[in-house]
Amino acid sequence: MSRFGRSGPPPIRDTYSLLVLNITFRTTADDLFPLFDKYGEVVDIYIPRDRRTGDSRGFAFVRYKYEDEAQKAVDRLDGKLVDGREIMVQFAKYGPNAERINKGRIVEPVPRSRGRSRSRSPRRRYRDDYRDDYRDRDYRRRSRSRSRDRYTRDRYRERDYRRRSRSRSYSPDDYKKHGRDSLSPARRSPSRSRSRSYSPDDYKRRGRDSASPASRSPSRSPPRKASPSPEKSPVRRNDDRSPRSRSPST
DNA sequence: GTTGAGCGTT
Repeated sequence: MSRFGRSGPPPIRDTYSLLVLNITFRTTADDLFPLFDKYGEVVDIYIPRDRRTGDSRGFAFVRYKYEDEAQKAVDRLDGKLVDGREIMVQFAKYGPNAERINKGRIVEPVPRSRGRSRSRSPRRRYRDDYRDDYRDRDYRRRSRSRSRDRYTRDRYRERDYRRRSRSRSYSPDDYKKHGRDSLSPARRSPSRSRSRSYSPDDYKRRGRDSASPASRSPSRSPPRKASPSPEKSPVRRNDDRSPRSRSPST
């Protein structure tokens, strides 16, 4: 949905796309237009929105007609305080169709030659590096969607989870036998919190474990450099978190 | 009603 393109996005082949980051979730294209239009001819402004909620994702795309104007806008508007937030303006790296963009301009029309000689065996010389990079990237992505999910989704999930517990085949007898403490929210609360304390180490350990279980000797532990994580493992005793079992020492 | 690394069509 472009501000100018009612019938779709205008041709960006002759335009320079700028990526505006760090804008407020309330900032709209109309708010950015006067700011960017002052430094050049703005062809179009597009702000990706969440298809579920419809809210802005916190960044926008501004298309300029000329590169010099776009560059000027980047230099001028980058770091500009908008709506109480400092925005970040930079040239877009990828296009709407995943085209390669250099300086906001598309240098590659369509990388469809990807299917060419596509070996299913990706030559990964540096598996460790690749793994690390992938982990890091995934971590960032996850962190991003976690922000608002924690507010609504997670909350709903928690409620749903609770209801579901009741719907389970748990009989009142078991409930009494096992004791309420086991299902008590106070008890489950720290438990969940502990589970959420997933560290990158956990991902690495699980990753390699499930990635190539037979790759290494199952009966022998990897003698290579021991992971310094096991000792740092925060999960050792849930009692530690228990308020009643708190160490009275001091 | 809130949050904050990133790359896009209604």
